[in-house]
Amino acid sequence: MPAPPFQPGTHPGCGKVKEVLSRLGDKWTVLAISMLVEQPRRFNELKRLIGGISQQMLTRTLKGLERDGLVTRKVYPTIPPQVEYGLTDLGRSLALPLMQLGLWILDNINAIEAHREAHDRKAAQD
Amino acid sequence: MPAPPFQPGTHPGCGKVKEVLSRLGDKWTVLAISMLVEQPRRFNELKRLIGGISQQMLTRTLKGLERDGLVTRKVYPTIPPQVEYGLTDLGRSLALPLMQLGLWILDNINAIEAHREAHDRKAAQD
DNA sequence: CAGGATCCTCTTAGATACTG
DNA sequence: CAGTATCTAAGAGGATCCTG
Repeated sequence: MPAPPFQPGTHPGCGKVKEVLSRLGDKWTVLAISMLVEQPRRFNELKRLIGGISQQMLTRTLKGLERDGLVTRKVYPTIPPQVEYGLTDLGRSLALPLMQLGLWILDNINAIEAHREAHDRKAAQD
Repeated sequence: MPAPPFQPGTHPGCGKVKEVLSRLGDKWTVLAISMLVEQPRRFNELKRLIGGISQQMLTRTLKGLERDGLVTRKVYPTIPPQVEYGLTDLGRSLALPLMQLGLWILDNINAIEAHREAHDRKAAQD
C-alpha cells in the first residue's frame, strides 16, 4: 500500500485534494458522471437514469461539473430546446478510478451490510 | 470503459451502491481511512493528522466506519485511557481504489482549478 | 424540453462544555 | 485521553411554480 496522498506535508496540494474529494462526494456528482460514461445524455434522460434527483439538484450538479471542466454542455437551438451533456477527456479519465470504486462497493456491499446488522444487533442489547 | 455499476437495472444492488457512495462521500470518511492506511492510530493522533476536524465529527466518522466493518477499535484499559483505531481487511481492500482516486486528484487538480478560473472569468462578464 | 426562481426542510458540521 | 451532550449555523437537497 502506497503512502496516502492526503496526509499533510506529503504533497503540496494536500488541502486541495480534500476539497475536490468533498466535491466529488456530494450526493449526485459521482452518479451523474457514471451515467455519462457510455454516451452523452440529455437533461431529462439523465434525470430519469439517475433516479430520485430533483431537476434543481441535477442542474446544480451539472453546472459544477461543467465549471470543473469534467462535463461539456452542448445546446442545439431547436424547438423544443435540446441540450446534451457529455464527459470531457478529463471527465473520462476520472471515470476510471470512479468505476473501480463502484466495483469495489458492489463486491463488498454484502459484507458491509452484514457488519452493520451484527453491529446494530449488539448495540440493541441495552 | 466498462459499463458503470450504478445504472439502474444493470446490477441488483444498484440502490445500495448509491448509499455506500454517499456514506464514503461525507467530508471526513475518506480522509480518516487514508490516515489509517500505514498503521493504526490513536484518537488524538488521527485528529491531528486529519487537521481541521472536530472531535465530535471524528467520533461520528470512526463509529460509522466501525459499524460498516471497515475499522477496528481496540481499547487498552490504562490510565489515561488509550484507544487504537486500525483498518480491517475490508477497510484495507477499500483503501486501494480510494488511493487511486486520490492520486487522480493530485494529478489533475491543476487542470481543474484552471478550468474553474476560466469558467468564473467568463461568468463575470455580465 | 431545459431549466430559473422561490420557499422550505433536514442533515452536516462546528463550537463549547462536561465526564470517566 | 477519549470521548458524550447540547446548541447553533450553514448548506444540501426537495417541492412547486414559472418561462423561453
